[in-house]
Amino acid sequence: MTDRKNRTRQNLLDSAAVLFTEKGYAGTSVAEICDSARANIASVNYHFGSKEALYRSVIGYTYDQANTLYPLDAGEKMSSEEKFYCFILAFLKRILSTSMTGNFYKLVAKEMAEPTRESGTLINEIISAKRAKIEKLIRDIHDEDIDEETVVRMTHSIVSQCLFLGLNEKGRRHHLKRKPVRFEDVESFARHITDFSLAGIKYYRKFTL
Amino acid sequence: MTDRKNRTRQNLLDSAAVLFTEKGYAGTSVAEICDSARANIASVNYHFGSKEALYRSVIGYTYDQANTLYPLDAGEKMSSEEKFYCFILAFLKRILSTSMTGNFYKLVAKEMAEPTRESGTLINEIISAKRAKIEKLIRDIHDEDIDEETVVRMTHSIVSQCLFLGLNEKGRRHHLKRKPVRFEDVESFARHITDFSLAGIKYYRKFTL
Amino acid sequence: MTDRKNRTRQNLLDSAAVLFTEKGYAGTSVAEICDSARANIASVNYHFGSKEALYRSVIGYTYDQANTLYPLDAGEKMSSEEKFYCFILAFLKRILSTSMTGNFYKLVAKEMAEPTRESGTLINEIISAKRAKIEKLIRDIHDEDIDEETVVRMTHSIVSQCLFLGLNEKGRRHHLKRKPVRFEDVESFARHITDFSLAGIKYYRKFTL
Amino acid sequence: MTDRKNRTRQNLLDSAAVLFTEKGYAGTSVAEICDSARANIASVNYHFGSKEALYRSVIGYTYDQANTLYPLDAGEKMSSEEKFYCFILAFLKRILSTSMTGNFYKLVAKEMAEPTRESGTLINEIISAKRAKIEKLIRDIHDEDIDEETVVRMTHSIVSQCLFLGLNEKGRRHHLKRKPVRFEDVESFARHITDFSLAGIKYYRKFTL
DNA sequence: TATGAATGAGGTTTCATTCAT
DNA sequence: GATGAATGAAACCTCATTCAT
Repeated sequence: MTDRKNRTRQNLLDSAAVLFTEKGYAGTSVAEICDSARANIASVNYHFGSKEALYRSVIGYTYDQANTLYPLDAGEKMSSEEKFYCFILAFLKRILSTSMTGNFYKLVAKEMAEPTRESGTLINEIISAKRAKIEKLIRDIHDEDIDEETVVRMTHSIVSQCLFLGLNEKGRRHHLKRKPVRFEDVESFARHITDFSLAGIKYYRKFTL
Repeated sequence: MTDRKNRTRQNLLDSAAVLFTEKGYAGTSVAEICDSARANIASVNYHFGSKEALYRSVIGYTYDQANTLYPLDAGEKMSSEEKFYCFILAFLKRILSTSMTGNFYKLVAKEMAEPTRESGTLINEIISAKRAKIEKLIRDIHDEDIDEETVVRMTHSIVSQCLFLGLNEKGRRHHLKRKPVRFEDVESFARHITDFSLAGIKYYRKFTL
Repeated sequence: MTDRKNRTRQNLLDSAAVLFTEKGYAGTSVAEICDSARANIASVNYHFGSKEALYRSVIGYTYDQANTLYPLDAGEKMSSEEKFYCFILAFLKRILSTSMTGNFYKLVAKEMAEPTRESGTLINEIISAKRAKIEKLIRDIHDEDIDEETVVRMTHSIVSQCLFLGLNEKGRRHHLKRKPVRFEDVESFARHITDFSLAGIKYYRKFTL
Repeated sequence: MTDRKNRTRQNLLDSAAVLFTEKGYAGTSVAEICDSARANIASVNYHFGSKEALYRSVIGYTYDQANTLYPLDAGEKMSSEEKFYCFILAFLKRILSTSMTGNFYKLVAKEMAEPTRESGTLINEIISAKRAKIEKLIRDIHDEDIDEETVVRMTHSIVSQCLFLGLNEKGRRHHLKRKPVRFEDVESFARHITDFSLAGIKYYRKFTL
């Protein structure tokens, strides 16, 4: 009984995660989600109360999945630069993952392109936490006093290189006629972003010396 | 005559540009656009044929405006690195511009997050052209043989740092509680992206030497 | 359960059958149908998907009713001429019936005057089957070799005398100020068409003898 | 000036005649007519006052054309049966004519299938006159006292064989997959209807003798 | 006089939600 | 507890007509 109930609920969550990721909140209808989940048209409201509430649940659900599958915390014994690489790698894995139903970071990218008031503050907090981590990594690598503004800008440079991949997948297929970056390339791509960005970070040392 | 004649059409274009940029295609209703343009609900279909066609017109219109206001071609006498800076600066000016009604590159970013079949191939072509320009600049700066794949990745790194600002403006306000990068900061931010990226580009020289 | 369940659907079908028959496809609005069925404006799309699909359903529904109420197949033991009369009588009963909600053959006549792409191939098939039956009756009565073209023309003469009554009912009221042929007259009118047409059919015998 | 004015008016009339004949009153839009006539969208109301009034003009215009091109009155010296044949022939020529822009009798058939209140009484009168002619021909041929009701029924049989061809052209193409009766066949088809119907008419003599 | 712009009414359809069982 | 039916609001679009020049 509870099993069945949860199955429908779970199907809705899975279908909605995929559809919201692909077509956005406004572009996805409740009927579509229910069809995809082989559930009754009334089931979204029954299980979640509203489309909005379902969306919020999807945000939380995909975030949990991302955390479970690709934990971001690196080992303690690494050097700063190794930690940086590990962080980028884990971040890219989350973004490029195809095994997750839906994809939290693609939803984040969408939210950045077009915020829905429905997403609430959850995404805010999560992104702020990530930025803080990157800022700390930058300071560790830089190893010198460095002004707040510069760190913010470098964080932007790094975050954008990563999150942009979240937008790109479909957009590229549509607009650029290029193969999107695929999960198989994740390590080599993480290597690129790490090297490219480390060079940039270190560049600023000159001036602050 | 022509002034009066196309007043409504122009108002619709201006209002739609702003609203599509702010709220996306699916999130903006024809009624909203007409209200904002103080035009009759039927006027979109009279002047453009459909909401889709209006959207396409907005894409073309904002692109023309961007080209007129901030031409991307730099002077010939500059060094490669100066040209790179000029390109980034002009690109950022377009992205951060608030004077344009609507903003082509914010629409591009939105399209990347959530393609509408309505945008057709126009955006494809424009973005491809921009990427080609950046690839050429990279090759000029690098000054050595460099493999295709590496150039593509560096182009990604540079494009993403720029275009991400298009997403960020509203997204930041919503999600990050930080002041967005403002047009006043454009030169200093272009400087940052230039320096950060040049360091990255040059980093690859080591290996190819 | 099923009774209640499909009440609205059935009401829509009944109302639509009457209205489409009276005013044609283009001349009938969904709102009108829903008003007449005391149903919500959205119910047509809920139950049938679209106005077009409702129209197709009405075609099928009225056809089924016609078949159920007035089967065309005559007894086996009759003479050819008796069979012919029985066929005409049943055909006229269908056309002149007022008890059916809507009337399949009036819709057929309308479709012939102004085809809607919506009717699809259903009407095609049904009419072809009826013509084939009449052609067979003609050959049985004629009892001699008779060329294809002549049979086709006689079939036209017979079919038109019958189906024309489908157009006439309202048209006559409007244009001719004459009482339409009524269901009460059906036997006597079938007698007329039979006699008139049998004379015509037999007339051709002279030449083929 | 007047020439130009009349040209637009005439173009509208021609285009409307064709479109109303093909697609019916409700199925034809004013914009469509103006496009087809290469005239301004406002020109229908300018020249005719309204779509309704244009329709009435089309009825009158196509009727005049039919009368001019194929006069119905046969020579005086003919026998009754020859007159009958001539009448049917001229009637069919009108119905099957493709040289007329639009076609009065196809509009009549449409009106019978689906009267528009716009057609007024003109069609009524015209059709009544035709029926009267046929009734007279029948009485001449029959040459005996014959009751009113029988004449009416025979008139129906004859009129329907003819006018049904007006419906059939498009309807057949759509629904019957048969070549419609073409203008080239008109004489042979008129011969068929004449012979078929004369046999029917004469059949009634037996009983009234 | 003739026309392109503009309009208001009404068309079909979509959609998230609620109802009744 | 779960569902198919039903709904009201609002979406996009069409259309005959009118307006302003």
